[in-house]
Amino acid sequence: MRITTWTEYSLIISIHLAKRGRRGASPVAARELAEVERLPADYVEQILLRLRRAGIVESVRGAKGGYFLAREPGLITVRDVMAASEHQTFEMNCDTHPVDADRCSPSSACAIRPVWQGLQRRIDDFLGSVPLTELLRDEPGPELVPLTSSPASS
Amino acid sequence: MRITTWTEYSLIISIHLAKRGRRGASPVAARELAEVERLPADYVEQILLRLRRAGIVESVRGAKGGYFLAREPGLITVRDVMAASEHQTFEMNCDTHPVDADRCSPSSACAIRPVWQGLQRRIDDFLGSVPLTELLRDEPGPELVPLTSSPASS
DNA sequence: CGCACCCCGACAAGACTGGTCGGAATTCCA
DNA sequence: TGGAATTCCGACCAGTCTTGTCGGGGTGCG
Repeated sequence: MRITTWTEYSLIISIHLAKRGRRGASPVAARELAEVERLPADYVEQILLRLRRAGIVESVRGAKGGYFLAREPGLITVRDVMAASEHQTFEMNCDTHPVDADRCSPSSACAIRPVWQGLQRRIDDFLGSVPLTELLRDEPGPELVPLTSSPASS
Repeated sequence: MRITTWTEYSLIISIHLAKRGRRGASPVAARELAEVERLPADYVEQILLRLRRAGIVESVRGAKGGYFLAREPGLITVRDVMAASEHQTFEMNCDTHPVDADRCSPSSACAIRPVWQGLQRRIDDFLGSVPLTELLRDEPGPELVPLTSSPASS
């Protein structure tokens, strides 16, 4: 299980846009953003397309056009960005890659499904709790504080 | 982000073995297990191979041979099974698919890495908290109890 | 000895990832 | 009015991963 470059690049792009001014300031061209962040330009364009369709960023067409965040960075979470760039955060096998029609039908008593549901909830809760603002101060990031090893008792 | 059939089948297989007796009982042949669970036989064999190498199951060769769980089902977690079948639970991009040597070097101050580290910990904690025994009683599964929506404050 | 079974590497079709390309539409500016 | 800059968008493509299959070799029971 891993994060693809879709999400990784989307985050880099979103953070970049969060740093460059807000709505008022001039929009950032995809090309320029890609150069500064040293990412493949054409790919960045594709990604911005997805982010726009998901409502994470907005765009201005024509010369002097470009992109900017659609909302305040504090109101956009990593979960939002990931859900925009991939089609979801955590894909539920039972729905999209069912092992077996019988076994995976929502009515059947599958012993495994609750595990994936629980996992999905954990992932969404966590990613949904990290706003972009959390990523603007470079070093610390979200809770690398003590937090030794509580036994996952929720 | 999703779970592959490697893990899904591994769980089905592990649960099956947990239900069929323990060390004392006669081992279960891969072929038979595959038939009962309606999984592709050759594939099941591949998976059992991985599970054995990871120490989740043990095997008996020759006629009347087969597989059985290496440990008590209570001592094997979903995390163990997933780590055995895929090579890890959650792959850290920074290590295996670095965006950029500079950006992703462990010494550089990457704003994103802590998010993935936090996510990894959440995933491992949760999956590590679900033993196979939890999956033997079919219906309920792990905590589909109330648990409405605590704001991911760990 | 023969059968049942595990062991193991190679192969392969299809999907997904990580991009690239070419061109159309829109807007600014001289 | 005519570029030039820029977004918009679908098509394409190479490489990797997923999901298996196949064939043969080892091993032990009867």
